[in-house]
Amino acid sequence: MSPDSRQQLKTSKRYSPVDIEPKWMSRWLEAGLFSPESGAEKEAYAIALPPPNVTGSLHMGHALNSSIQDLLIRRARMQGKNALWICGTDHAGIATQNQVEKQLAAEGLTRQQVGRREFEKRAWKWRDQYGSTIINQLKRLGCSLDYDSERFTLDEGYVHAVYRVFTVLYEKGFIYRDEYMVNWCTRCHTALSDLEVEHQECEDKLYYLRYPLRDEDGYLAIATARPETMLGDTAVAVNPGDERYRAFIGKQVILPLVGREIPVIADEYVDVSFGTGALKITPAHDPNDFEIGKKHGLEEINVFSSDGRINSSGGEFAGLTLADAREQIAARLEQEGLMEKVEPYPHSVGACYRCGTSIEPFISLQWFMRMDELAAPAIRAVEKGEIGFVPERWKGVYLEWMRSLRPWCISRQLWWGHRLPVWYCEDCGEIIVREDAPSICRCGSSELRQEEDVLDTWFSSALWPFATLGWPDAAERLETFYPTNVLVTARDIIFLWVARMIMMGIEFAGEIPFRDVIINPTIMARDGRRMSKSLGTGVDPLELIDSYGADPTRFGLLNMASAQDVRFSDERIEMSRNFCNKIFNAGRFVLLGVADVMPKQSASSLADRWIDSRLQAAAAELNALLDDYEFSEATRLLYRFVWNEFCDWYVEAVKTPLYGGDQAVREEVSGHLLYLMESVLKMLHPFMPFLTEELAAMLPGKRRFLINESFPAGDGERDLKAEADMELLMAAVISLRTLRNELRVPPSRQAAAVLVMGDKAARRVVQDNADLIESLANTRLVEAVGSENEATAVTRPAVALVPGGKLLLPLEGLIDVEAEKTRLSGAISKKKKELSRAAAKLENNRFVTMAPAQIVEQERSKLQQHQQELAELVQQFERYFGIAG
RNA sequence: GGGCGAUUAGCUCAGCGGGAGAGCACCUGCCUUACAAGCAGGGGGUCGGUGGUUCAAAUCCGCCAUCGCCCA
Repeated sequence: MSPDSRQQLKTSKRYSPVDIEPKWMSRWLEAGLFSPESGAEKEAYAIALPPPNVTGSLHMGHALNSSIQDLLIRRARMQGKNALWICGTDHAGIATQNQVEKQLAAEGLTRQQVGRREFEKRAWKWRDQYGSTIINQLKRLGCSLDYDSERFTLDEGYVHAVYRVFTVLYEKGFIYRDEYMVNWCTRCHTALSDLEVEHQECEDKLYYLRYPLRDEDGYLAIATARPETMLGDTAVAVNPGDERYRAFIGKQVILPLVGREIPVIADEYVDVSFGTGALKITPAHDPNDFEIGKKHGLEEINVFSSDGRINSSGGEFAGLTLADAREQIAARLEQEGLMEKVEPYPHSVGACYRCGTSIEPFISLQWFMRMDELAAPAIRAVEKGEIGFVPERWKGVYLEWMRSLRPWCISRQLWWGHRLPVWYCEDCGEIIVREDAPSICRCGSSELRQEEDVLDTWFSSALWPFATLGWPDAAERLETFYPTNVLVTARDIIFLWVARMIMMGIEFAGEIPFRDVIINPTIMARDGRRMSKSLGTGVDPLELIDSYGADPTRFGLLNMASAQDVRFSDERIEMSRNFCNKIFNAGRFVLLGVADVMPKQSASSLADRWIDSRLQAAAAELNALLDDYEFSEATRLLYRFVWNEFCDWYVEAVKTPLYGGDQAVREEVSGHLLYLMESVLKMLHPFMPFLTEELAAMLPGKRRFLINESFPAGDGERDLKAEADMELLMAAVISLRTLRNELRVPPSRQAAAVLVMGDKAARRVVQDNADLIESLANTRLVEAVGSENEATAVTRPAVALVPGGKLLLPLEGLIDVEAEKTRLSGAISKKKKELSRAAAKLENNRFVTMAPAQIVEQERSKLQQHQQELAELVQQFERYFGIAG
């Protein structure tokens, strides 16, 4: 360590992330540590980052799941694997287009005015300018992505993959063009897939309209939430089993305001209990009506235009927005006496997932993809466990959705995206689907026009795990890293993305794209609901990084990453910040306190052997937890080991030998301390890369980056004897401290104690380590004896129990007698309760006969111990205070 | 309407068949030469309700209640 950093370390008592974090990312990048080795013999380990939306910025979900991925990838790297974390963004068709249109609007322009070519230019410019925002934010979090090979779904190579897939699927007949009802966003002017429609509960109205009969007096009343669609009604349907309407079937009614004669038809679909039991049928504007219309051969009259207004088929209402039309039509019907009533009607309404505008069911010519054939192997892969979901319950969610797939509308009426590789011949009408642009049609015409539509962004994202590795060309990366190991993502894109990647991966890369799918929990807002921009309940991870640092943010998020959704709490980040501070200060203690030696494992004292064994246990458990993706549990384990074992006990235990004045001892302890510190930093590194790298850099000896050090495997020997002996000492220390506290012995007063232990070996351990007890309990251990009779010079002692014996602490002159009385009677009643619980169990004959022998035996020894301890306590009480109560 | 999940200390959450845990908050005492973002000690819970399975239930099963998420 340089004198400079030594001086700096000396003066900074608090861990300050801003002083250490910024420099490390650039050093790592300069050293090229995040790129895999090509042609390496090592085992490959790959994760494909779920490509964030290029318009996006880091939100809590990204931060959590990137922390998880970085943890996994950094550990794999430290385990000596050839690790690749694939980096990149997706082009986010609608979102990006919206951004660019917003920019144009600021200049008073529309995309139609500037034209497609210019629009695309501007979109690329936008991407170049803002597209790296989120990637830079990932750097701030410390993510060790392979930034050098960043991919984008509109890269040349990527487009090549998309076109190949499209062409093949078209040739197989999976992709086709059809005029069908789709979800239409009237603001984005595009079709959307079913998954891109978000349903929201809203308080609406149910209108009861009267449709007069043509040939007789009277009318048929129908109920609808959307009266404006009546302009396109082509029938009224009733349930054939509904007695109320049987006589009406086959008759004609007059459509109010329009005057069209429409039939009353019978269909089982009609729910007799909804509204009046009679249903208006608008095949062009309702998906269910669309089906009924097809079945009954009804005309589809489209009365809306693509921008959400009434079109010329709407007669006098033409040009009105749908909302205005609803109002005016309702008013007109009211005037004409055809509005029976209006009721409140809560129901759910679809909205565009990008802009929130209400979705209109709309018939149009679109491209679709049939899913059944692709789904079958993707279902099998998960059923057979080739791909596992973590937590496992998501498997069911995936399977259920996969088994009920409907054709996927893959075309979008946008200008930003993969324009379909489809050309139409203006002369013969031939449809040509090719990866590269054809120049001439079969008919000889060169009048070819490329399809205007682009593909759903999710279509291209579905190729991510293999398209980023160089598919469809022969590629070394693909060979090496496909299939990837895990995918870490949020549950809301299991269908949108995960399922589709599995289908595409199997179909095109010939293998599943990943082995495990980790569905990270959702971090809810403090109110227990999803974070919401509009409610202002969101928490910005970058603000967390700013105020707490990246390491505490990561560790805090990982601490929240259990199987359940969790409310965000600052306390967890604070806990992590405090933990980082603890580590920082432990680092200071070691770095500033040790002799000038190299790290070296040596275990001469009990405390040394104990901590070595505990280190092995912790490392082994840590690896097991990480293998099982138990991230939250892993953070807890590290916290406990580092804080409650290493810092609280080992570091404290080592102070006496370290500063005791014996140079040889000092050097040995120093070497071991450095070794332990180094091991701890390695274990922590994937969780908190910055702080650990910073501290590791100050350890003596020339070293590579911590990133490349080996992750502790925990495969060393445990020393269970040392663990047991140390536990005994710790129990004695705790008992003494408790006793001192409860009896209000001032800290300044060093008490003298006697340990009474029947077991010779245990007594020996205590005797050999008396100095440890003395320093940790601020007590002078007078002697350790086999029985109380052997104890000398202890008058009127207070007594505390320790495993296998008791502690005597002289009362006189030191102790508040009343406090001792209270303490003892408390201890007695507590012990009595414990005793009677064990006794009751053993008195139960069925327990004794039915329970495993081991459990019964355990209970027996408990009972025995309780009896003995109770006797001790009672004896003690009686000695001072007479008969115990 | 269907499905999934949750309900454990004042708060946020672990534990998921054999003696109720953590962090924060709270109480007591400490500026003990790594750390007051700290140290030592302590109080606090019929584990949502109710039935059942079991020698044994916070833990497994049923029902109910409340909340949340997803799908239609």
